[in-house]
Amino acid sequence: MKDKFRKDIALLTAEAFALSFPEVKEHHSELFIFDPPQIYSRLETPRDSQMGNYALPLFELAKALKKNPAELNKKLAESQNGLTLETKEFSHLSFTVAGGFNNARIKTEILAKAAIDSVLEEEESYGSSDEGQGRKIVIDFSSPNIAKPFGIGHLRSTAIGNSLYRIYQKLGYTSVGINHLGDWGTQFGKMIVAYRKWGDEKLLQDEPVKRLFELYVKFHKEEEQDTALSDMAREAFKALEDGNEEAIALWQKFKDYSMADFNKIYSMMGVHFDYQTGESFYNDKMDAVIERFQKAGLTEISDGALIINLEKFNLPACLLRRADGATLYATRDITGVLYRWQTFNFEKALYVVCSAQRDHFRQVFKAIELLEEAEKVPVEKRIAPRLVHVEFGWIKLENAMMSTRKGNIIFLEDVLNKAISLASEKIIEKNPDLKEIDKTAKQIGLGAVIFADLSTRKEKDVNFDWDKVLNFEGETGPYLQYTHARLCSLIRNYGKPINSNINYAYLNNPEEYRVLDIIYRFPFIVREVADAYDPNLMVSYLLELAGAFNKVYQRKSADGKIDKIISDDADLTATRMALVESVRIVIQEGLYLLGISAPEEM
RNA sequence: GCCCCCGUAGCUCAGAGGAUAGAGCAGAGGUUUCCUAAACCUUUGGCCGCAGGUUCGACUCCUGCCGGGGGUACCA
Repeated sequence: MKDKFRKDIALLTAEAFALSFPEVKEHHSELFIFDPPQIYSRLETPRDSQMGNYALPLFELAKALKKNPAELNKKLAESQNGLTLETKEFSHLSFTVAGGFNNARIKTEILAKAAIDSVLEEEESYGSSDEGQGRKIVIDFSSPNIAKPFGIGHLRSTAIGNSLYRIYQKLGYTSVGINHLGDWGTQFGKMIVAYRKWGDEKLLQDEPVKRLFELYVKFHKEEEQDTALSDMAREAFKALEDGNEEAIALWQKFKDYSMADFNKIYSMMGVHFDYQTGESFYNDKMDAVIERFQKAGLTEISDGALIINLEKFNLPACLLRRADGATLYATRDITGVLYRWQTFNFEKALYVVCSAQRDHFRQVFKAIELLEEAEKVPVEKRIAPRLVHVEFGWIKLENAMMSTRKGNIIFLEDVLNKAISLASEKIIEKNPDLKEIDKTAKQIGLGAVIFADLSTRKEKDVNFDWDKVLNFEGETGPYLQYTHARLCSLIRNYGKPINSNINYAYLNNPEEYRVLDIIYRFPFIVREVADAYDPNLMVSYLLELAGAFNKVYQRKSADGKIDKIISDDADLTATRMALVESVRIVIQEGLYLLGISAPEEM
């Protein structure tokens, strides 16, 4: 029971019910209504904060007791309100009856004090916690493939992973970001063959990654006519794995060009990795792991390949070695899990990878689980329960799957640049005197793209839509940034220190109350994002907060004029400015947790 | 064939047992003697894919069907 108000309501409600229905307590003491933790978890958020901050549905209880819900509720509420008068600890609460919903409301001053005092005191660390105790969360994200351009398809993993990285840091964990680059595998056999056949050094001068990508597409086209190419590619990859010098030199060249491209994008987006260890990093570590599985008696030979049979678990067999002896990505991922455990002793390891790879990760996790069972690893030291596949849907293009092989792909760099130049145009149109136009345009353009990507629940497929990504109005990143900039502007105009002369009772209109309610919930939202592994919850939250504040900002008083935040009434203004600063901090911090910056002017 | 995900307003999406199903975009109308109009207000628009079932209560859970997508061992 972490939410203080919620806890108070649960305690009071249990007590009130026992007082008003002593006969029920005697015969049915097992009912949830007598147990504060159960009440706590049943409390809901009403549709409209005007109805209250918390709602307890009593239908089930009424049914169990064969009573009318509204009448039961009425008697309960009377008893609850009686207690709020008698007991000082509960004096900030009041209860109302709405049919079968028992609604609790927190007194404005108390809610305002709880929300604003915490934010002003903790500033950027509002919402943070020490629950992680420095334990490690390993996050595998972004993970593009070498020799292919960084497509829009990699944006989701990058944006979600980066956000979770920051969320876990905020909760007191040590985040470890790993870019598991796709720098190994049969595809490099293909690249090597394609380069030898059609490529040369001169070709790669201007835009090497795009040229390499064209070779890759060409290879797949030619492969359809000429199946000998597939065999050549397999052989070339085998040569690479066997350490053939020429093959390695080519591979290294592809890798260097790609990394230069990727790093440009990461630095633009402010994404940081602690390790950029790709698949090739595990080359010399796989033999020992394969041996471990063999020793544990988990492997068998099937059609010449070394496999772990997972039929019992309704999964396809997990291949450790192909018939020709080469390893596969499952081998590398399994090795990666064991290596990371040994290196980081993590609390959890997250794999932010699209849902098409669901079966793959089930196989990998199952393989680890079987190994630990076979080796009789003590339960508390097992890795398998700590592994999480954070899966997300595809990015589709005009409702068709994007396919790197077919060349049907949008380059992320093009999207970012387009968004930035559009942001720049908007600034020149709307605020031409702005000092740092380039820097701000970059923040806004990136904010728009990242926000658009995170604004769909992660498991759903998203259709890439230029108009949506390049839209700066409505539910968008720039809308939040604009709200933040306007808050900053208020603070500049006010020009006095905030957090003095505060009388919270001044915050007495419904629009302000709603903002207070939302600010108070921020720490719980941070927690929920971590539990669901979905930054989309933060997206919705911030839109709600910004919307609620914008209503305060443009609220009209009885005379039909805007009820301005900065007015002649010094005390009222001081109090409202405390609210302004609180909203500003929460929006800034919320955006940070999404990987988006909050400009002070735009 | 088998397994998994998705189907909500013209479009893009929230809601995932509870109150009258909500936002944004697009359409219509309005708000600024300027606390940044990238905003705000009003308004049009819904058999929540279809049919059963469970429940005090179902867009939400279960079953079947229809439609879209993905996976289904030597690609990742």
